Amino acid sequence: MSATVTLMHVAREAGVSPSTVSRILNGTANVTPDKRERVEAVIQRLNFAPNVQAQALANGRSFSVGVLTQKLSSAFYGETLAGIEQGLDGSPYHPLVVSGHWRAKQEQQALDLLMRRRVDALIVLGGVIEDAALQRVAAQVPLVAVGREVSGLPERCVLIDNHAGIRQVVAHLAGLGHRDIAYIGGDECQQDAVERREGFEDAVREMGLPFQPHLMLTGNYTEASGEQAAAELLASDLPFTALVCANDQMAFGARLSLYRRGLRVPEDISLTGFDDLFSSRYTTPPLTTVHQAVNELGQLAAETVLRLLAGEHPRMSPYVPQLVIRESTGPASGVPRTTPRGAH
Amino acid sequence: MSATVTLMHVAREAGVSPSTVSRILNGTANVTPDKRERVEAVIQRLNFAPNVQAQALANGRSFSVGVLTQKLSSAFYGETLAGIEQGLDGSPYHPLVVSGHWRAKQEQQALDLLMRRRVDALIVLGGVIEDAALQRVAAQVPLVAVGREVSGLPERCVLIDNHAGIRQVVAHLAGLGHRDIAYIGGDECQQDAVERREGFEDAVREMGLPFQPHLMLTGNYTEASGEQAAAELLASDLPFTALVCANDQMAFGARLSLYRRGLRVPEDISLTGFDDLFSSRYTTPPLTTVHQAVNELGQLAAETVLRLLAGEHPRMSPYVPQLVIRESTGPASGVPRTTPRGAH
DNA sequence: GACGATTTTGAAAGCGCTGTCAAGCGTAGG
DNA sequence: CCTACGCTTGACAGCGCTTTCAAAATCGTC
Repeated sequence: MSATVTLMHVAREAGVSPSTVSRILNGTANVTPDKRERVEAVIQRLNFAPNVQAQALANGRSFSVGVLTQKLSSAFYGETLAGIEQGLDGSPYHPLVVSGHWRAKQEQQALDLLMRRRVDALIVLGGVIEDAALQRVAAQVPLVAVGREVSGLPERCVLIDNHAGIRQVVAHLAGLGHRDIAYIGGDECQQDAVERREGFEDAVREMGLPFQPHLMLTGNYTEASGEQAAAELLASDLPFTALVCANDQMAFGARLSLYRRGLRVPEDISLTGFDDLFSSRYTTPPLTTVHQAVNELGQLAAETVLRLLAGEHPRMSPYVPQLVIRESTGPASGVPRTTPRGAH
Repeated sequence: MSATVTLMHVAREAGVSPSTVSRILNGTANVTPDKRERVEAVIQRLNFAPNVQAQALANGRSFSVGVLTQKLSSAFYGETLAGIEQGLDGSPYHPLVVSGHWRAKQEQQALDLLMRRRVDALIVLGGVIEDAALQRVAAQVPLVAVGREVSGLPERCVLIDNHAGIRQVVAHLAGLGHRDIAYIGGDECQQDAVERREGFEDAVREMGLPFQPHLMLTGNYTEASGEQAAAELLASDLPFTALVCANDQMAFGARLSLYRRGLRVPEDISLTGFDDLFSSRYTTPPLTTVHQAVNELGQLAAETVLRLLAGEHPRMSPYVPQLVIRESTGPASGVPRTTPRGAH
């Protein structure tokens, strides 16, 4: 592996001082055109690329923004990451992504890593780590949180108004004549799972529908858990005409359980999700769900971080997601789920 | 923002030299227990975290592995990334992910960035950049490519045997009695799209099925393109009983087109994909597809990189994907797609 | 042509850490 | 008691870059 070429080599080769090369690289000061040309030619010829670590060390900024995500393979956070990358594009900053897997300990390790890498700022996506840990970090670098609240840093958090999102779902279903609505929630160690469930309960009451706790099950936001919860619900033989899932993935799972039982969507059962993952547009039938502009939220987070780094004091405000009505919801059938057309 | 604490501070506070602190940090040499304890206490108290950039500069290794991916939001690469992260876990190395968006120019920029960050090794996932560019980089750092060939670096590439994958699909369908099989391919600027199409054509001939070019369309690996291609196919009124898609996402799109036309899967049309995305298990009906162990491939890539860094000379071999038969394929219906049950 | 005001340039001192080298210490053997 | 050897430790010179500071070069003006 060829020895790396340094700024020093370039300087010597071009017959100027290192300082001059540095100045040309960063546009820090004027340089006479002929020297500039000479240096640039040498840079080309030697294929010189400045060592970012050295730059970081010398001027105290690493030009990287740490991103604490949870799962790289998650469609949800993946889209947010893409948004962040996009939002940072054009700036000199680059994202440094680490995942915490929804484990406080791993999240802490990830944060430590990012701090050791001396990131200039931090974006936190969800997570279960205590606020205190984040506050500690926020004392060192500008921090923006998406989809989670950090006490003490209200203006640095984009919250999703889960309450409002679920209310729209319930209102939509109520409008279609549904009265017996089942619910599959997420694991309540995640804040949004709590909010969505509470939102559901509140909305049901507000709309004057019967509140039926026995129609409410809990999954863990995965397809498999949605499938299982739906299976239990169906096995219980309790009547319901609509099934609200706390996220799209569980709705996908539930969809499969319905299919296995030979139940049609939306004719027999109306089904809804939450998140509006990209693939929700392509389920059979396309899923009615609550749209979160995840990509845009990522961009917003990135832009906010850039503004913080520029010394501004932007404040973020909660985001109200929007119901997207597709084809998985329809008018309530007369008799709730009476005669399955025979299990598949 | 509090001033960052350096190794120097720790040394002074503990009454030892910087060298000693460094030695304790890296376990480079013996240190008497009492000093070690004193230093460790100070590190704790001051919450000292070594500056990775400085370490990198001083000893010439950044302990980061550059990963050139294409789209952060892609389910396919997301899973591979997760595998890489997993494979690197436990080692002192960390991934540094940049995406190229299937554009040669952006991929080049991404590579430049990674080189400037002085990554110790590189993993390339797919991409359309010329081999020459990768060879150039490979001259500087160990490189591993997944899902793409790099001429001159045969042992550094895990190739997917797309040919074999598609053959399994066609054989499966032929075994079910299908003779008129339609095909939706990917954009042939991607190598695997070419291989899959060729694999399809070869397999059709081998199985003694009629080769029908008019049943072969091209999409771009997105759901939307699959949807559209399938719509065209159906509108053409050419008879076929099975639809093979070059990837799962297009199969999802095609599924929607079929649904809109009121065609049942698999009763009216058998449908297959390629990739076995996680969500393929949850489509209605679950999709028969070709499984690629993407996560495992990511892990494999990471492990190979670690071995390269350790000075070994591992060689990678092509990966043969496996057909996963689920419920979207069934026996060929007597008359190919005659009476749609009425468009939805 | 000379003088001061500007601009361009280079020397040198770090940034925070590692690794070499030699000094300092303790121990064992003669 | 002295020498030889092994181990721990600190001083110091970088790693590749930026940035300050002052010297050198350039310009404009009288």
